[in-house]
Amino acid sequence: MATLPQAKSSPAPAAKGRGRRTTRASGDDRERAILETAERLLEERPLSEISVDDLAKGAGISRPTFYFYFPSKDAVVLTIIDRLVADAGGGREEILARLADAGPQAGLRASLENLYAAFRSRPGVVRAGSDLRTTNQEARDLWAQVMEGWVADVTAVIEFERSRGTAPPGQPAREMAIALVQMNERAQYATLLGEEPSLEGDRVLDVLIEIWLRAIYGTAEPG
Amino acid sequence: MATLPQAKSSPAPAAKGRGRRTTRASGDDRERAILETAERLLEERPLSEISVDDLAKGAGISRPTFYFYFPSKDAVVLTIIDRLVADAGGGREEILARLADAGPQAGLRASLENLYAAFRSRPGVVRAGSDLRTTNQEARDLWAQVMEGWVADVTAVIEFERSRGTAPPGQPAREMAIALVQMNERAQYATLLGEEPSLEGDRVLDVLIEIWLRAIYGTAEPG
DNA sequence: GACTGTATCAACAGTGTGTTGAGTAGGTCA
DNA sequence: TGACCTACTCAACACACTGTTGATACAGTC
Repeated sequence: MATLPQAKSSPAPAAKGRGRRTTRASGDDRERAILETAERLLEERPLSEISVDDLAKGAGISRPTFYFYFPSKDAVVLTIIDRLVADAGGGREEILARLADAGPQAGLRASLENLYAAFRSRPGVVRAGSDLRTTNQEARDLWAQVMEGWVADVTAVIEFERSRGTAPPGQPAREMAIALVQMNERAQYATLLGEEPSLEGDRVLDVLIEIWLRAIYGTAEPG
Repeated sequence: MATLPQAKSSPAPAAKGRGRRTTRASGDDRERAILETAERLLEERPLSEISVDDLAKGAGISRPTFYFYFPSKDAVVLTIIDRLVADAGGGREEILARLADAGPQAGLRASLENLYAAFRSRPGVVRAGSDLRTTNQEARDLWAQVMEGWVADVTAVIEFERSRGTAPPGQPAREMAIALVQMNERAQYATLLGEEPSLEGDRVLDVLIEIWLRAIYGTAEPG
């Protein structure tokens, strides 16, 4: 992948006012207990139906004590999402390399599969993150940054393939990339949460990949 | 359009327990005032930052009186959305017909343009509808029904084009349709709300249409 | 002119959030 | 040892919001 322009790939920033107010102590256990309680409850019911008291009770502390560890319910979820996103973005560079080595078909599948796998195991957390975006600016910013990273990667791939002559020209690469990444976001989210209509879990990648390949490598000559 | 199988196209159902508890009276004004207040406020700030009291005040009544007209804040938004969706779906049959007459390129553009136009003027309402889906089952059902209608239409078009031989075979038509419709939903929503990254308002249709045409009519021979 | 249905709201009950202020318990250094 | 700091804890409070009750006013009938 030496030839493929490297997209800016900064790791998630160390969440500013998030975690505890001060640092260090045996209360690390409590903090972990809160996070674990949140993860567990989020697989049971949506964030809007989980109160700070639920999280506190689950961690064996009172509500005011909860506020010693986190400034709000949202902050807990953002901490969880930060980690999930870091996991999902982990293999990004190797993946990008594999994309060039293995060829577009296999490379694309590997990339999207990797991504999908990271979220599939915790649909509740994904839903919570999505919900948060509607009320929380920090959640929007975090997700925007993630999307931007993927868009940059895909843009680079499309431009590279076009410059090699393996992909035909068309709408600007970045714009194609934005639409394709958005399609994946929406389709995979719907599948994960079993929305109706949505693609079946074992079909979603096949379908998305066909659209990606046709959008990038195909030309349309409708007759 | 006689040859194109007609997708089930039921109009939005007459919202059950929504509107007023009982009927008729001069209080129609009040009901309208509440709806107008909601539409106005939603263009200013998100639903989560609008209280029942805001709506009541805006309509010149007290909070309990609000509950005489609507069972909840959500019900107001759902009423607004119902109408918006009815507007957007209005021209559906003519559009389908035009699609077959004008050919895929122009027909598709006309369809998507029509749809986009219906929502463009009230981004606040669109956002509210999207927000509602996270907490409100009725909102989810309503949107699912709308999506299902579009998916059915697009599926029919794809199958028709494939049977005519103008579109090549590929992944099942319905699955392609789902992914494409989801892409539009997400991309247009992002554009409408000015998310980052998103497509510019004057670019979104060009880009989406290219992807639709390539996905439906193109084949991918990467290499 | 008693009756019925529309329309209205003060006052209440309940559930959630985030804050205050008063503490306890352990370590550290004089 | 005891004064002192810092991590940690929570009962009680102050708010903001939702949804309900019960009383009331006011129209139109019959």
